[in-house]
Amino acid sequence: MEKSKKLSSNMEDYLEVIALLKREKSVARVRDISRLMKVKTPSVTAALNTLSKNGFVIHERYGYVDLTEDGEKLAQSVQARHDMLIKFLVTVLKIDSKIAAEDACKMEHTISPQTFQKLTKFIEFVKTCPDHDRPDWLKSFDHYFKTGKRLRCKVRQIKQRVKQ
Amino acid sequence: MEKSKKLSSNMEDYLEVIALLKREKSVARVRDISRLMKVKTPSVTAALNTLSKNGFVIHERYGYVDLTEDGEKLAQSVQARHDMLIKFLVTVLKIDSKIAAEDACKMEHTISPQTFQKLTKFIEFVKTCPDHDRPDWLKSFDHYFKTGKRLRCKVRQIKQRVKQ
DNA sequence: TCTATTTATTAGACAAGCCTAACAAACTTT
DNA sequence: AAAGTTTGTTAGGCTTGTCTAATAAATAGA
Repeated sequence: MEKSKKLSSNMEDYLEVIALLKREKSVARVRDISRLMKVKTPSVTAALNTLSKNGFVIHERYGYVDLTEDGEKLAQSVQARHDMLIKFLVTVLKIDSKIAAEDACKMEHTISPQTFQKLTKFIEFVKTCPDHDRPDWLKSFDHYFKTGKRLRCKVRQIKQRVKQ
Repeated sequence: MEKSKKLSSNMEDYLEVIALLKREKSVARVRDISRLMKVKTPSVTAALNTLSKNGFVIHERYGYVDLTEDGEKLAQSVQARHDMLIKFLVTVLKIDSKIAAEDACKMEHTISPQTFQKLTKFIEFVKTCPDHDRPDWLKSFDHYFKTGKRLRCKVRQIKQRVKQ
């Protein structure tokens, strides 16, 4: 168990899957990891060796797999990026959820903290807008996307009406 | 020269750099590619072999490097994703341009066509808003991001004023 | 409890991409 | 045009992450 280093996308994926299994089935086993990751079991064994060498998992031969504190933390942060990206793609951009999931799975490994933070706030901003469902401007984007035509900004229309 | 296949992120990067060099300096040479990609020249030679085997570049020993039609097309599409991402990150989210560039370089290889299209339209939507600089709602996001506080939606404020 | 099945590990191969060292071709410069 | 410099290639090695085949441990069933 050495000092924690930066992990590759691949290794981050393993951590994510392990965390998911622990959450869903309370334990993570090589077989299940291999199924979720769509790799053969020897690849999992190899990955676990790397991960435990770097201090992210605890794994004794033929035993269950567990996350260290560092592993837990990293898995959570990847998961957070994943969830945020899905939410952004689905609720703001209205991307099909299947495609959104695929995009999120890749982007979660590359997005910068700054962009993560901005997007998080952006979603929050959209969600807390005092409108019924989506904010008006976002509805107006939906319309623009579908038709290519701009509705005149409501603000303007109203301002003009007020002036008259 | 075989049939065109899907390329790795790495190979897409090589194509991008080759296209850039052709544009800027009218020819692409191994040395320049190696400098821009921050790899040693033998890595470039190897990459060029792969790329030409897959029909994306034309390259004869000790000669200049050129893109095939497929190579050109792919390079352009990667470039388009890159530029769009930068624009989105910088103009919509106001991410620092250096970080935006880093994010874009990674995401350009993974983003789906659907998300690309949506974001493209989103930027267009923002840019064509009949406001001075950024649309009001986006300014209101800027404020929300900075202060954590929501300005009441202008639409609402005005509607209320109209009612009074 | 002892055998059969499932699960995990080891050993060894392979592909992608990178590297260094050594060599070869091509320019440059006088 | 010969010498030196720059540029490109080849050969061979390393790492990451995958695979298959063989083996070993653990579990389940009769």
